[in-house]
Amino acid sequence: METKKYDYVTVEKTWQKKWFDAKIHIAEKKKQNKFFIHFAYPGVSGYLHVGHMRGFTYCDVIARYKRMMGYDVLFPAGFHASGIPSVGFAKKVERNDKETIDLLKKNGCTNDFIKKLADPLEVVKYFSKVYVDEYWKRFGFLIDYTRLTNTISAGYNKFISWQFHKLNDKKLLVQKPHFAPYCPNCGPVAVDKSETDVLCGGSSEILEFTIIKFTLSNGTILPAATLRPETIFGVTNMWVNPNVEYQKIEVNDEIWICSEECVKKLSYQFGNIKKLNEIVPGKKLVGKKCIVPEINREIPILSGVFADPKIATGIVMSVPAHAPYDWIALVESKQPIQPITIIDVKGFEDNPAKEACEQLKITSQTQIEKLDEATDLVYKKEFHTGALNDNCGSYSGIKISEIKDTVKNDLITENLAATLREFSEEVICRCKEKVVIKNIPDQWFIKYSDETLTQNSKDYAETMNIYPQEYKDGIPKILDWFDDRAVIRKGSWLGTEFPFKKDWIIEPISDSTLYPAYYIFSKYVNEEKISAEEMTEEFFDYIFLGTGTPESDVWRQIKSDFDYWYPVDINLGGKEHKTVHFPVYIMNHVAVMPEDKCPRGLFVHWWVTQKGKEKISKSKGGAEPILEAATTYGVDAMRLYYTHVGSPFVDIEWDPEIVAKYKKRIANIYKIILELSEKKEQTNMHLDNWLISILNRRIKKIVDAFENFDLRVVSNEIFFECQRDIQWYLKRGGGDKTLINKFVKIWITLLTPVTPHLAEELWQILGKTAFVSNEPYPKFNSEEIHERDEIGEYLLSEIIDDTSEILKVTKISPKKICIYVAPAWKQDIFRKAIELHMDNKLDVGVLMKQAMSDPNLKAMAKNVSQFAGKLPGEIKKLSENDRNRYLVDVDEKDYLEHAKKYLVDVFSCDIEIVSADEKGIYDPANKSKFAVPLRPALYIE
RNA sequence: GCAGGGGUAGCCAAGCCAGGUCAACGGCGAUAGACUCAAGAUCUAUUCCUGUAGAGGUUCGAGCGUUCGAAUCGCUCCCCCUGCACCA
Repeated sequence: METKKYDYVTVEKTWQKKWFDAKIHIAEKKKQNKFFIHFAYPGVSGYLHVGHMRGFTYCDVIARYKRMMGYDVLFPAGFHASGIPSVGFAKKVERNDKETIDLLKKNGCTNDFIKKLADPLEVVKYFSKVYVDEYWKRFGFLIDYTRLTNTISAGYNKFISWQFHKLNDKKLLVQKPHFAPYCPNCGPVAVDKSETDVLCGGSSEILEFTIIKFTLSNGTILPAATLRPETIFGVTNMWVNPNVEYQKIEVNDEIWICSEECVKKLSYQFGNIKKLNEIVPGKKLVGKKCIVPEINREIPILSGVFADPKIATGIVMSVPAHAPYDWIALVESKQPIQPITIIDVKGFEDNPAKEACEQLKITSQTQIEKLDEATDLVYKKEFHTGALNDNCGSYSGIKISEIKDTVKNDLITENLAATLREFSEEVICRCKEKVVIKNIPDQWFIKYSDETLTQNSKDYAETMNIYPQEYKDGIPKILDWFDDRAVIRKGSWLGTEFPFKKDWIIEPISDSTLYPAYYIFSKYVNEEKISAEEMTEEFFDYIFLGTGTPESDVWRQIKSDFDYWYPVDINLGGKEHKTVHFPVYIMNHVAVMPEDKCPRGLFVHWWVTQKGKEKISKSKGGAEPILEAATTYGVDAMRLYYTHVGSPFVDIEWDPEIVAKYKKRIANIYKIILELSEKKEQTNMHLDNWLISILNRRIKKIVDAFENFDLRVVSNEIFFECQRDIQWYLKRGGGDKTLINKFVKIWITLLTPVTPHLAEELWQILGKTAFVSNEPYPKFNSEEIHERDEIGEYLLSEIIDDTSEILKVTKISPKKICIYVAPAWKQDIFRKAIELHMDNKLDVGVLMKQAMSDPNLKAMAKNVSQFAGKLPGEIKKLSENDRNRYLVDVDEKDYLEHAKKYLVDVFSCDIEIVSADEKGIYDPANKSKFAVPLRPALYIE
């Protein structure tokens, strides 16, 4: 009979409908044994790609496993709608961005519908539906869909508002100045690599220049910007661009001269800047002198065309001994100025800049690449091994790596310097305006630097289950490093209004810290059992903190739900959350929630990348859409792919060919299982014992791996090793119908969490009517372990390996194979040796003494001593597993006799099995003496 | 700069924390064979080098070292990658 082909499309659809109709995905309180797992909910940013499904899949696999292990599982999900993404998406629709419109059309949106998506709220609504229907349900995730929610709903807003009141009560909200990217037209913008807000410059960094106030003879300030304030002691001259028209401005009662571009920057960062409408041409400054602050040295102002008005103040101080650019410029200016060396550093004589230029053969300012290299070289060396020398007054002798901030802070304290922040490269807003850095004098922060909070969080994290271990080990450092975070922003983005400042919105990281708690409420909100208005401060206090009195039965029900399900057992998220979301997740719980309601575990998974290790991104065009992939490969194949292709803790590269292979494997397993039920009846006690025994070993390994969330080991055992076992069993001639049925039943149950659709289909074919998804997961049964038969099969496979090896090397076509099993006395003495070794008493002398006390052994003392002589060395090399194997009493000859038929089949020749010490055996090559336990001697002819 | 991750055979990728079961799981690719009219799928064998008896040699970025024994531990070096804050 021809086996039916696996029709994954129908199978997936059928079973998903059945599961959801039967509501097996809904979390219920039944067993007094709960497991709460959720993934870091996705931001609503548009269509997702196959990379996103990795973590979601892990979550479902774990949730399904836990369900089968007898837990009430709560696996909810929601949408992070706060922040920019959905606003950004709506803007793209609004401005008719072609790529976006095409994409929407491709996904079946009509023109009329697309128009609606110019509203961010519609974007959230639309994509929430897409994520649920086309991704999560399509993958068979048993998410409790009655609890879906998002972060811009009225109830959620109340929840966040409560959280911020609590933070404020605990004095964890503070106000202080903050510098942030800002577009003069659009307000605050996000500068990040994905460039949602900006046209270019997304990977720009904010540099902190120190402006040092040099003074002209009339007291006017010539502000020079530097990243190395400690080099002030080595300044020999200033560079001013003769082609630039500088501006005169008033800054806090001081008169400054700087470039036009700088004036703008200062006005955003300093506040009280007054333009004096007086232009100072650069060439008029050239030739004048100015005073270096702090050391009061007079230096000349020289012409330097490279002083870029766009960078910092447009005025540069020159340190020719330590800056290769300055050195070359000075050489080319032909001015009789002596460099001043201020840093002693290994590997350089008295002028590092000069020496680096010579080393790299730099002779002109135009050799920019080489100059950058030289600069890098000098800076690195000086930073790591350099120290200020006697030219630096009270700072002399201090290492550069330690002095940087000190000099800067001292100068600022004395009002001789200021800080100017600037992007490392130009950033342009989507509106084409240049993005600046703006000072927000009274920004609100969550005080993550709070020592008590940090310490408590570290202590708490220590008690959590965090995967992988390397991440857990790093958490204390991350928490220490995690600084205060600005939490509000005024601009066009979604979120909860900050309760202490009207019109300002809480930023998205800060409104996603306690959110799994909201899944407890969302069910009641969705069922309209409670309204946002009823969710008062007292309400949340009652639920979370147990204070106050309930005002209704719904309050009591919700409280009982919260107490049942909380805390979260696993929060699962991608590695991008390591230093952002997870730290605040822990810290806010620790700050606000009672300790027994703080999260129990974190699971961090790595990414799916494109070829060349790039993170998959839509803009790079490499992402395979989820629906397309699901249709091409089937979701079980993808689920298996995610769990098996690599450890959860490494990036995996999306490769359609590999996924296709997993698809074939699914079909193959389907075929194998169907064929198994058609086998002819044939019993073989040894072999049957082996199969049930090895199956139990697999179960143990699988369950152990599951408990550690080691999903790769899980799927490798289930989908590869189990298949290998049953194939070996069949090949060896196994065919016990009852046993095969048992194996199949267990195998299907084992594979359910990873490939549930396949499992249900097979389960039904076996004639079962209930869902295999609701079956208990197989348990290890020590009574079904048969060590002797395991060892027997091991012995057999070793013999086959050895024989094949000999045949390969000698190129003999065998007519007869003689197997000489080790004599009983060798087994005895082997076992004695191992026992001695375990007592740590093994040496040849002791072993011989024991052996000789046995009259049977004494009779053949010569052979015994020869054999025993080599034993200690060999036994030491054995692993514990091997050693244990020798301790089991197996009748090798008997076992092999039972397997003789198989050996004859494999090698197509006569097989003779004898004991090596039998009298009169056929042994022309005198091989039999080499027989040792579990390693019979062989002779082939 | 600060913090973190990594370099394993043709490729992907386990192993490393707890040294010996490691010539190194598994997959892909390749080669040969079986099945097939054929293709695909599936199965079987081989896939670092040498070898007419189950062996030996050389490997896990490089180099030292610890050890009876190192892919695994320590030190030094080289190379790649990620995050660093208002993007989630």
